[in-house]
Amino acid sequence: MSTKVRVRYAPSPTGHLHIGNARTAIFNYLFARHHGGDFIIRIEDTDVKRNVAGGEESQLTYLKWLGVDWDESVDRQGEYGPYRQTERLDIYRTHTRQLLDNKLAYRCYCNEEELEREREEQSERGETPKYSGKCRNLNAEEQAKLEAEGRIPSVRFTVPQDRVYTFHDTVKGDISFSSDDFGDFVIVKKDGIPTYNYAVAVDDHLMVITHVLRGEDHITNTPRQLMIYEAFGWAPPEFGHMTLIVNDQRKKLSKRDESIVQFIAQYDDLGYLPEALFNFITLLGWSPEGEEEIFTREQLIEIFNAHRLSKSPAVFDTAKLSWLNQHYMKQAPLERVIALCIPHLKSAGRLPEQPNENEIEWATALVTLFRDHLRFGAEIVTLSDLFFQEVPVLNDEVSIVMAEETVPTVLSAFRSQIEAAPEQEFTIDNIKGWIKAVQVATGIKGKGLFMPIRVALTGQTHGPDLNGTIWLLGRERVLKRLKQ
RNA sequence: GGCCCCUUGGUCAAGCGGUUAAGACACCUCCCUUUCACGGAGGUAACAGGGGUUCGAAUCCCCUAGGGGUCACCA
Repeated sequence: MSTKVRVRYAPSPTGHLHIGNARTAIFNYLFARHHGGDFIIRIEDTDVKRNVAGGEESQLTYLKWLGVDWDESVDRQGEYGPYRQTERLDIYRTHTRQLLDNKLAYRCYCNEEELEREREEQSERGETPKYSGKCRNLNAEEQAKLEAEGRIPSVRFTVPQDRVYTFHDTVKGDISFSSDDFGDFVIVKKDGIPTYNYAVAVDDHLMVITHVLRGEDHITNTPRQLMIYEAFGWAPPEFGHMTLIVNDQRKKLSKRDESIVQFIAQYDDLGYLPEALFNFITLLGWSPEGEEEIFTREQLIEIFNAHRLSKSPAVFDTAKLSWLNQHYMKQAPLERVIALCIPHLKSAGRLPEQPNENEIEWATALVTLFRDHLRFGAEIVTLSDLFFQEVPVLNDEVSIVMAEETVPTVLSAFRSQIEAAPEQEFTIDNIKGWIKAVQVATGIKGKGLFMPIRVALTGQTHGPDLNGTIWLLGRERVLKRLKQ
């Protein structure tokens, strides 16, 4: 009988859910669901200083928003809890004692300054900084003396010498490291809290994690974790290291990088659809078989295969995300698109906080007009600028259109049509008829007919359906702009 | 710098010894549309370089170059 697949996503609650973390979570989720296994979320909060209030909640909130659900976590207890590392301190303590007793770890009394100096000296000599092992063979007497000086120890893992650690990476194939490239690393900090590499190995084993899918930046952590598994006599899980998502400079996405929207919360704010984002993230460093790229969550669960994870980094392509989101928006019911746009119309001051029936009707007409242009909700604001700018923008393209000698003829004929009809007859159908009448009267049709009107009213050569635009602009504004 | 990983069009990518080297985004053209979009049909564009192995290499091996990751009592 094969063991049940159990995978985890292990965020540190240091901020909002980031696009890279979301991808790690999604791939682990898809892997678990595809294999009918469990998906666990473990909170890695061992860096107490960096934890931020609300970080944990935000992670879970936006995972849910994306459509990811889990079997065990802080809000959904399973039999392997607790799921917050700072609540597992006793567990680590027991294990550390075992390591210490077996001489597989030792107390280190070096302080920060001493270690810093050591690293500097090594760098100056052109060596790779690595702990010297100074405290490795301290006897009880020496330790007592250092403690009497008031020194507080950390615990270091005794790295075996002259060993090669090899593992088969699901994504990259066989990878080996020489143990001699690693110094004895700290597993328990002076404050008694374990470090990442140690806590991860202990927890992954105790939580019966079978597969670890994580970012490539963790490759060099793997041998350290392997050493810990070995020290305890545990069988390690399978590892797979996914490529990083990079910016257009091909650098690892930095959270300070302003050029790309990186937090899931921001996409929610901008009026993106979660299923579009889910689908898009899935295509970042992974590809399905065949030519189709648009999939529902259920379909992705069905077809996900970790062996199709890419080996080379993926540039975050904002244009493709826009296209995909637009695709999903075109399929979404109109009410949903309107709901995505309304908050932005409000914050732009184009709709009151408590709109009345007429204002809702107006907003509905506006969104309907731009339905096929919208790439995400917030875009309704820039797209609808033409209804709010008093003076239409002029550029070269526009000037060329307006230089045609038939332009004044068309515009004045159109104006006469509108002026001849009272306010209540200003409807989309009538507007259509008036334009037709201008065509009949002047003999001008097509581009020569529509473009001058469009440009005179919007200042742009591109835009939504003209009849609807004119109607939304309203009789008064149309007449005013035609006079200019 | 040491160690590790990566390298197919502008971008994402398929390909896993024999293909006219898919597809998607972007871009361009045309069609539809009395304008604009949407939609549809086409098009431009790639195996980093050099050695091998092989009848045959984008695919296997080696070297070079370039890029990235990592070298914390951060995760």
